[in-house]
Amino acid sequence: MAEPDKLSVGTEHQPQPGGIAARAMAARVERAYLAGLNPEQRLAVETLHGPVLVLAGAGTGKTRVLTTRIAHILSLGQARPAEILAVTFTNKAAREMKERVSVMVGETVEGMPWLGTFHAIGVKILRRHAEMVGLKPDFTILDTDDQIRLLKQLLEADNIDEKRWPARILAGLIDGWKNRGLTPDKVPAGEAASFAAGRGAQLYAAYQERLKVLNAVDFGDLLMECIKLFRERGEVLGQYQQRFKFVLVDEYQDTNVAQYLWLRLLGQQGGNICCVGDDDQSIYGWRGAEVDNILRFEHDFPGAKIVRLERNYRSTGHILAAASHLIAHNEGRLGKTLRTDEVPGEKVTVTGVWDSEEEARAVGEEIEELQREGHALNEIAILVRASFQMREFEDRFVTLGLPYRVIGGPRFYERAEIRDALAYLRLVNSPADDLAFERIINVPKRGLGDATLQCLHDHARARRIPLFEAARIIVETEELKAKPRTALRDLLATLTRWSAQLAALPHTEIAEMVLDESGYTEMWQRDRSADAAGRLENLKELIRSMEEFENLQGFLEHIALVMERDQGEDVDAVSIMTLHSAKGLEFDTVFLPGWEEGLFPHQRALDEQGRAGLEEERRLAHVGLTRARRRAKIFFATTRRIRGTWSSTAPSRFLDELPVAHVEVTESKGGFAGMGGYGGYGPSRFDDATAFGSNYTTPGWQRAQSRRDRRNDGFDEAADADAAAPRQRGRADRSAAARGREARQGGAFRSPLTIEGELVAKSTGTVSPFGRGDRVFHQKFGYGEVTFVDGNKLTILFDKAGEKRVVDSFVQRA
DNA sequence: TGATGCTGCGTTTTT
DNA sequence: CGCAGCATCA
Repeated sequence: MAEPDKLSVGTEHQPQPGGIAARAMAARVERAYLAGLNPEQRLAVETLHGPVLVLAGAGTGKTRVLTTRIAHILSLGQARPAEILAVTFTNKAAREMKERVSVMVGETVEGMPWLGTFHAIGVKILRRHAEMVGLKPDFTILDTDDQIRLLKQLLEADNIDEKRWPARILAGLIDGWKNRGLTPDKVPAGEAASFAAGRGAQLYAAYQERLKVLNAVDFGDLLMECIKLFRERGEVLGQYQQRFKFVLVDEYQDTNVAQYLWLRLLGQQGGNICCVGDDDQSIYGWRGAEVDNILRFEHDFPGAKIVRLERNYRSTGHILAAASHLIAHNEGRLGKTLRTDEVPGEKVTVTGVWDSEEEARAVGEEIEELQREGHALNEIAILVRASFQMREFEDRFVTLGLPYRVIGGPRFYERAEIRDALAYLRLVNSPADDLAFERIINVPKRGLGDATLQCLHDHARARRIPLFEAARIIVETEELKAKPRTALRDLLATLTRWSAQLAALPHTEIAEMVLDESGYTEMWQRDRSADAAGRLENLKELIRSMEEFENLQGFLEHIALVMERDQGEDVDAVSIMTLHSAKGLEFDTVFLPGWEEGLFPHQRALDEQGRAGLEEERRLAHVGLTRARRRAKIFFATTRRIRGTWSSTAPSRFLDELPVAHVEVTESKGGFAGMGGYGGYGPSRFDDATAFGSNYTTPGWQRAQSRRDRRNDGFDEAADADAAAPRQRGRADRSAAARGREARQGGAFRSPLTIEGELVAKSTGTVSPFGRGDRVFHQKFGYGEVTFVDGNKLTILFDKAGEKRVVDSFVQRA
């Protein structure tokens, strides 16, 4: 094995690195990065040759091993950065790895061109050899929405009843086939028959053909077309096999069949492939991940070494014991025993509550208590099984004025406004982009509806020309009525004008011009719904992100894969997310609500996947618990409203699978009694209120910060940034002890009101600046009317969201 | 083209 | 029960 004896190893492969001094330095650097590793990690890092599977339990330093391994390869001179293929699933993971490697290796090493997501690397390869698979190098990448629209057209053309056979189901099937590496001719007959009376595979084939005509690929194709390329063009495959001296794979348990095939093709030759994963964290079976890939590793890569990382550096003893004991109930696993040197710490708590409302209240209470003890909200997370559970928490936190952020939801580039904007830009860049053309032809509304589009389609199809070309012709005829004809002519002229400017102006300016002159920005400016402001902000963000690219072309080539919305972690707030999106994260305190049969494990997982489903749910529970560093708090409700009707629920079987010695069953602090239930807390909290002085760590200050940041979107931040300093805290004029908490909240919230500028003076008083009948705007609920004022708490009847009680600093005048 | 009413559905999500 | 997506009507 390559012990730190790099001289002998190095001289073989490496171009002479320099004199003795350089080597001495390299040796010192190397010692530094290897020093902190435990023996297993070190083994995983230093076993460079041959296939290696690193079974890395939660919190055992998986990313560290991967990044150190790269650093090691580089510093031994075994490969140059461009000769290492390192794949991840998410852009985030790729980014983090890049950062950590560059920190370790030093800034002198140029970036690693082949470190990225499966898809990003797939695109890169595909663009180089596009012609070989029937594409042009500037092919577009379709998102799910485009995909479905395309399939809709195919179904229509085939006279298939779209209600019986929805396009999105077909899209799902095709995705699934691609995940499994199946081309249309390889789809099992039974499955192909299941859609549209046996026409499934035929539609899949038609779809692929259509994609080629449009010079487009979907996400699945990024891998499928690569595989096809590698299989058909041995010389191309050979070229890459030779290039990649080392292959590293993150989250191997999440790979699907296509990814596996892709990896095997690329990694076979050199055989230096290192996969890191944890079968106990495989939670994406439902979207094609094959746990089998990891279970079969030794078989697939003969001579593989397996390294287990079992030392957990994240969680305290009780938490780790609970998680380990729980996951031991799974049968289909390779098996690991996590251990820690940490103190036992706090036991995992299990709290029964009456319903979801009480659950949210109890969690809110505990968070406020943690907050009072000085814990940062950033270190607290609520992990739910299904996103509908989030609402209750959001409602409660809005009422409390407790800052939170929801992680997940639609991705940045999936948002309508971003896709619209991109469609405009795509069209300016290449007028033949029919999907883009269709998308924006009537956005904003210009009176070009279905009839016009139909007409364009007919012409385009008949003459086999793009819609844009068809439009040019039609505008010169009498076919369309005067109004749409003029509108269409205008649109064409504008598009042409923009395209003409492409060479002359910087691409960001083009983008601004396009969004402005198309009336698109204006459309959202006029929109009065709650999220319009956010959409405009997203558009700005889009243009900002364009600056990183050289030109429009370059931007468009990458954007579909790289765009991510940043989550603003600079604000101190509780995170709310699903268990799935929590994978890979960690928090001091983790709340795990909703541990009830039917919800968690989810009924559907049980019904549809049987024991495999149950095991995946259990892995999800394991993921949830292992996110916690110091506190894991589980809740279950006795009653839950499911689809409108209340039903009583049984505690999750997972609760019975927790080890009694490491769990503490607690009473709900919210209390079953409902309204009066704050009993024990009122007075002490009230007293505490005065303790919240004006230092910068108080909840109030943090909320002011969060408030300020949230507004940081083109209103008037400069003026009020300073004014948002903590001004006045807890008010002592509330006599009811039970109200103490609210009073404190109110006081804490006073300061952000200065944002309104003219309210600086008033804002220090106890009376809300809002009155009955005021029209207000709220970030989440949109527009509404104040119906009742109680100090700083407003009851507002929202136009869309109904009646809510909200702390006044969360709203502004409409 | 917008508004209204009806039907159907209701877990998790990256690229 | 509540919402989204669709169809139909004014």
